[in-house]
Amino acid sequence: MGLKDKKNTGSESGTNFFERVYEVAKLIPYGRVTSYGSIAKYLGAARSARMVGWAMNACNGRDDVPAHRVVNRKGILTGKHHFQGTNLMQQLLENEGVVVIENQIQDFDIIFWDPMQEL
DNA sequence: ATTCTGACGTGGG
DNA sequence: CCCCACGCCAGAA
Repeated sequence: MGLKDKKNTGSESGTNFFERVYEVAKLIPYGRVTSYGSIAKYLGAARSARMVGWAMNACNGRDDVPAHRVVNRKGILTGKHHFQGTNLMQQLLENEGVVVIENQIQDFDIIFWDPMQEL
């Protein structure tokens, strides 16, 4: 049986991970937010919370991925610097009714959306 | 191959 | 609440 040239065929992990993150991000309801770790955990990569942020980095250019609804566990807009402009991320959130003060989301525990719990 | 960094999370003090 | 150190995985130089 010759199958040796392709190292993968049953387990794909890499590019798909990014798409996974996008899928979950798109599921985030309007006016709600979630954290990188929660998404990572939902995907089964709880230890790769950083990779979620990295995936968001690749989402730069995609308008179908609401990356502005994804913040860190403290509810701070850690990645606002990666958006266009200086406060674009905050603008988008406030546009949805999310109150943001000093890069800190107010009532974060209330508007928090956990994919593990909601899905 | 190695090294460093990064949109994070957790635990201890 | 704050600060510090470690782990973690993927990609770039």
